[in-house]
Amino acid sequence: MKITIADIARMANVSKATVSRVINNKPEGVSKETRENILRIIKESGFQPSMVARGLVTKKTKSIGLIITDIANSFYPLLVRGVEDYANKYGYSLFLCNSDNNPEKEKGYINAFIEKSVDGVILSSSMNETSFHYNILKSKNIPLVVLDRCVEGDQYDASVFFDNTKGAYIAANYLVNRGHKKIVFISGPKSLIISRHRLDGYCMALEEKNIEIDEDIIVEGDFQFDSGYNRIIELLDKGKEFTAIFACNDLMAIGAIMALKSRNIEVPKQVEIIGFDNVDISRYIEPQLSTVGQPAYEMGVEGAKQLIKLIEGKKISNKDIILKPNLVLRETTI
Amino acid sequence: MKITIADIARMANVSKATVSRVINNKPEGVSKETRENILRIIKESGFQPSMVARGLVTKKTKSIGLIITDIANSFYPLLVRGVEDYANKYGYSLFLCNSDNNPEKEKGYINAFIEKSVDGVILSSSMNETSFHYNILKSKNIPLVVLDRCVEGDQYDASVFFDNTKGAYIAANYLVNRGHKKIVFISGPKSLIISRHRLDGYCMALEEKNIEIDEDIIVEGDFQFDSGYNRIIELLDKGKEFTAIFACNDLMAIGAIMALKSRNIEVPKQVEIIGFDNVDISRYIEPQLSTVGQPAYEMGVEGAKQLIKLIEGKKISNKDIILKPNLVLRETTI
DNA sequence: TTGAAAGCGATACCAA
DNA sequence: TTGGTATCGCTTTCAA
Repeated sequence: MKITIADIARMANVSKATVSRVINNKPEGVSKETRENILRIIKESGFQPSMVARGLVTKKTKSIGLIITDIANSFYPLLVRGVEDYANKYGYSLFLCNSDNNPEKEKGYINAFIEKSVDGVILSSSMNETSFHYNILKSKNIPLVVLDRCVEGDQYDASVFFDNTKGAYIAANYLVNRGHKKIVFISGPKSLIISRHRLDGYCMALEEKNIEIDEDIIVEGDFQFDSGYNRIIELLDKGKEFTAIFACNDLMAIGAIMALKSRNIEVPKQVEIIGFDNVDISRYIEPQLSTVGQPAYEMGVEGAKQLIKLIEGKKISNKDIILKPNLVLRETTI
Repeated sequence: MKITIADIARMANVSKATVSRVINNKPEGVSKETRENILRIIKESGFQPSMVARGLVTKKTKSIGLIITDIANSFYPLLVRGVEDYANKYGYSLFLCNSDNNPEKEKGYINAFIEKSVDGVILSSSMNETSFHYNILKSKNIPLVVLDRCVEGDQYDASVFFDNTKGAYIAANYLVNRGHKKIVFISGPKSLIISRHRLDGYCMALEEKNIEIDEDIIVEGDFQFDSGYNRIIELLDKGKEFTAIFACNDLMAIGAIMALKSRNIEVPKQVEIIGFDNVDISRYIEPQLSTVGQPAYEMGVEGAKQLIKLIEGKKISNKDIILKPNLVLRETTI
């Protein structure tokens, strides 16, 4: 039998209203003695107020929804950790969902969030367009923070982005400054905005030094190990020449390393490589991967911070937070 | 303005009860026309029933709580994915929490789950003892499924375990059959039950072949990369002889490989190594790590399956599911 | 400082 | 096939 506020009220010989004041820490409206007495009874009885009953009247559930594409994708665990840590600190629970880049699934999750009356949602969308979600959430007064991906003119209440263009730029720039002229670019799926941004950064760095952009060594992967491996094997088989590789994520970079190794090409002596993400694995492979660090944990924290401000009606100083990349030089570069 | 069941009732010229019947798909009690009419109005108005109001009366929230130690720990993402996939299929949302092996944090999360009236909880506990949680959850009628870790005599409604003893046994047995007599055992924290189980498996394999157990080469790590690295360096510095290593997780095994490499000891030619977990990384390092596969995704799925059966009052055929290990032989063994 | 009562948005029982 | 109404556990006026 669950024990309710009415039970506590009866046991303490007061009204429900008084008990309510106590469990909500209302400073006034209840004498010291009654408060202490009620507190004691609550403790002894192990009473815990029901958030669902409370939620029905306050319209707050102290829970937030987070949609990512796939927690098994190495970039996300830290991001999720960042969100969870911050949310927990402020008393919020986190609903976690994996969209698998499937817009239908994503919509389903947004609907579930609405039905469950989450206080806010954080979305690392698989769609390049969040206006649809924004509008439906808006109509229910649920704030939306988008992470990581987006397009100009998109709609949301706040965002945390990573400066992808700059990230690619500093990597390519490093390579260019080392004297490389033939730098393979292994892109993510071209349909993604971030892929375009990173390509921009790559091109910027080359153009700055008047290096011709060779379309033949700009190839498309899918962020998986195998695509990095295969693209490099293909280039090698076609006899394309190159002395450096910039891959749009670490997994593809590692695939590239393996491809090179299988052809007895030495890294970094013959080919230098830089990846993107700074995933855990990159420290454990050999040679250790140089990469562009994406502060995933920080992104999670900042996202949660933005969202909770929005939920609690506080002003957010800047709607769009842009996180800076950092180049982590290890052993695949000289 | 949120639209409620009362609004729909008014618009359809029926009572709330009728609308309720429709949104809950009650087969009888409403004529075809009224049903269709109500459905149409619901669609047009974009009405979505509030789970919190519903939860107040039904005592079901269609959400479950999951506590793991740390999502950033490479074993968990797949586990979580398994839970989420299965839960989602049955309409449940998942609260994710990271306990960091901190019993106080764990209790805090359990309390939050109770306040939020989750329908059930899945726990991969940091404590070797779940009775405390079990009792408090029991009193609120919330089923508990424990994963991965436990001790005999512990209390829970169902469990999914991995046969750790057998896992360690098949690894050690493989090594023993290859002729090794000096096999280093890198344990996890000794305070953990799984560490003891794995040590048991290791000892069983050696004893079966009458190989003496040398306490000097049984060392304790903390599941982190560095501990694997350091323990091996220490053994090397002490001049201990060994020809194989069995590490209680992949990260420590990889640390061991790196330690060996730093001393120019060849793997697997001079020392063979087997890890535990079959984490993603193990395929990307060189040489690729041989390891004992823990079916993390399957564990998540089975856990969710057990829990949902419990929640929905279905009989569970066996309270304790034991998942079998599989030896994944790659390049650190011959 | 305290209490009585209305109301949040659904479900569910009992009548009609 | 329908509707009226009590109810779930809490918050929140308003009055005492």
